[in-house]
Amino acid sequence: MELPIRLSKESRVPIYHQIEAQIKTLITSGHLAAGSSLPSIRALSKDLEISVITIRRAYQDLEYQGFIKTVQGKGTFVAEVAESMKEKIKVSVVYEAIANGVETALQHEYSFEEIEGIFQQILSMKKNKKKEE
Amino acid sequence: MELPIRLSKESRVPIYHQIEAQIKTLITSGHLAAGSSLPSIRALSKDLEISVITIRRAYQDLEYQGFIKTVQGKGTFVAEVAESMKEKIKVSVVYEAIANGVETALQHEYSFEEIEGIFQQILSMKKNKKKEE
DNA sequence: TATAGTGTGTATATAGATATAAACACTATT
DNA sequence: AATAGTGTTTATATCTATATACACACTATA
Repeated sequence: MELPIRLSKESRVPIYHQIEAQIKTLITSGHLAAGSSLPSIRALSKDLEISVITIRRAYQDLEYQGFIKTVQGKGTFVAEVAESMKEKIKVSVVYEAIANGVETALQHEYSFEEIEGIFQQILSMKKNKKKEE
Repeated sequence: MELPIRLSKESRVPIYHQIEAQIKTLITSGHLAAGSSLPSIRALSKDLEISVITIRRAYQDLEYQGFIKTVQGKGTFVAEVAESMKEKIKVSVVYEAIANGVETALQHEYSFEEIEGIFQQILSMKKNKKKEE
């Protein structure tokens, strides 16, 4: 299965960390069920045009954190993660991302009304995009 | 003058880049006027508890991008930047930050109503914080 | 007007994190 | 046993952050 992962080469966040975060999102959001197999490090490497080593680094970290299991010679699989844990991570990640946006706007001296306006603008744009699908 | 800069050691974004981004924000948001002097690299180094070299790296990058001017033996000063340019950068940074928050929520399968709810919750929290000041 | 002192930015060398390629080892299937 | 799939290990290059030593510019004062 091809994972919907988007990397930003311009970002200063390490690639292995971007991959980690996005796979974690796929698991906590329920897009990847426990037991299902992840792409091999070579397959994902080819798909994302990133070296095998970097993919492996991301998988290693995810395994250490308990999100996946790797078996030599067989492949890599999504681990069993308690639903409560998934929910906890999900909420904190989303909350933090939105709060960061608001905080950034405040630092740039935008008023609460202006922030609300920009937010609604972005939201309606996303709604339209979703309709097109 | 002491700059209101907050660094995150946990973040995967390089420190010099965090410093760059925040000083850029202070300039484009109007908190730092053209011609005013920035803290010396040693003063900022001591303030942020970061090595002199890393501060210098950030200042170098900002100078290359035209936001500041450094003069050996004298110090570092905010450069003249066209108001239109400041506005342009400001808008794109803020817009991107808020859009990122919305996008993250969508990736986690939150509905538009839920996203709106979280946003309002964060906004009202920030409003209360501002009142306290 | 020398000059010592303090403040400024600059250059070189080193340790750790990040990303890569190539060679190795295990597993399943033929 | 051969082979095509998987993950693993080793070695190398670049980026990030640091410490240390240096050179330049102003200011007070002898």
